[in-house]
Formats: sequence, C-alpha cells, structure tokens
Amino acid sequence: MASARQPAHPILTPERARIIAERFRVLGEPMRLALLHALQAGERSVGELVTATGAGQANVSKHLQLLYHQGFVERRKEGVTAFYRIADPHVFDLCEMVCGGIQEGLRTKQRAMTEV
Amino acid sequence: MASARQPAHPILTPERARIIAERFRVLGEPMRLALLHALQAGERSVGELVTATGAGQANVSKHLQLLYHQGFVERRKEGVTAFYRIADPHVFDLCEMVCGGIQEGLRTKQRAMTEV
DNA sequence: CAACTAGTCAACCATCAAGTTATATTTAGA
DNA sequence: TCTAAATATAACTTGATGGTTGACTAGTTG
Repeated sequence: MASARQPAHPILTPERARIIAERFRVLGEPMRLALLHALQAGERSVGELVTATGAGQANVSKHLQLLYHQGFVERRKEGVTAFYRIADPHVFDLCEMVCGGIQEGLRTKQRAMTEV
Repeated sequence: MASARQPAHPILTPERARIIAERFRVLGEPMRLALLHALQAGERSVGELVTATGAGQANVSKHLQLLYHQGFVERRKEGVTAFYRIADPHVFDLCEMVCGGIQEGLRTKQRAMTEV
C-alpha cells in the first residue's frame, strides 16, 4: 500500500472550486446530457437536436449556448443552419466514470442489505 | 485508429440521464467541492469542516446530507460527534478530468487567439 | 421585395436550491 | 435532572435557472 505517505493534494482555492463546479453544473442537467448524447453519433443541426430530444427550439438553443460557452461543443454555421459537434470526446469518459460510481454505490447498498 | 467503425453508444434513457445529471449536479457546487477537498486528507467531524470551510453549521450539515445520500461520503457517529469520510476516492479523478478539460479549453482558446 | 425558414435573444414565470435563523435531538457531564 | 455541546432539521428568504412565448436576425426562394 502507498498510504503511508499522504499525497500532496493540490490546493482548492475558492476560485478554482467555482470554476470546476461551474463545469460540473453544466453537466448536471438531463437535457444537456441528452444533447451531448445526441451529438455523440456526430454533428447535428439545431433542428435535428430539437426533434431528437423533443424539447422546444429556444430551449435547445439556450442549452447549446451554455455547452458552447463552457467549451463542451463547437459550432459551425452553414447558410441559415447551425451545426454543433462535440468539442472533446473526453466528456463521455466523465459520464462513464459517473455511471461507474453509481453502480458501485448500488453494489455497496446491495452488500449492506444482504449482510447478516 | 479505430474510428472507422462507429462505437455503439449505450442508449441514454431519460431516467438514466436524470440519475447521471443528479450526480453531476451534486458536484456542481463550490461548497460541496470544498467539503470533499477537506475530506481528502482524511476523516473530519462536522465542526472541523465548519471551521475549515468557514460556512455556517447548518449549511455544512445540509451539504453533507446531500453528499451522503448520493454516496460520495460515508458517516460514523461517535458520541455526539459525526465524522464524515470520502466513500470513493474516484471522485477526485473526476475532478482532475474536469480540470484537464478546462485547461484543454484554455489551450484551444489560446491557439485561436494566436492564429494568423 | 415578399414570404419562408432556421436560429438566437429577451422577457417572463414557476420552480428550485443555497444560505440563514431558529428549533429539535441526542449524548456527555456536573 | 439540568446544562452544555454537536449535529440535524424545519421554516424562510432570496437569487439562480429551466422552460415557454414572442420578437428579431439572417439567409433562401419565388
């Protein structure tokens, strides 16, 4: 085990905490996750995302702005149509890690329930 | 490269999106990140966390409840004192991934600014 | 130019969530 | 038992946010 020596945890200044939290918060919204998921298969126009998610157009547009300004998606304009795409596929690694954490939590609860 | 064949992305049902978003949302709050960070060095009582973060006692307690019910921290009661600890150190991997994404985003912007 | 289409923006409302204050609960100790 | 300490909970206030509606912008087409 390497637990004898405490790892030097990087200091979390309030400013850093704020920035990191902001990014987490953007992912903490089902609709935005749905948009990212829809974009996982490739570039999509706003209209396509509207039909894919069943949400209102203005709503989709607003969420896309948030994702855009946080750097999660990129934008391309073609005529009157706007196409969005994933900026960094690593987002999905994040999601999978969260899923793993959820499943781990469930396993822990399961163990707790089946204990003697 | 394995990009020729599209990976079969797991389906994101609304229910799954809601659960995943809920977890992200818990991390999307500076105070809760500060609490997790304070716990990174080891188990702490509520009082210790109050002085460590400078927040109100009731506030800290409430955030701890959230972290607890989402399975991010575990709890131990000793007399009248409650000790909290990190349930799964993988949370910090998540945070570091987010930091990486932030830095990557900044690099991208930097490149965009220094382009011809 | 008029009509249409795709998307963004602004205003509004309802809901939610963070923080505070006060109160309840539980345990230790005089 | 009475008190004090540590924590949890309830009630409340206030600011943030998701969703909708409607106006506005900019291309496209007749």
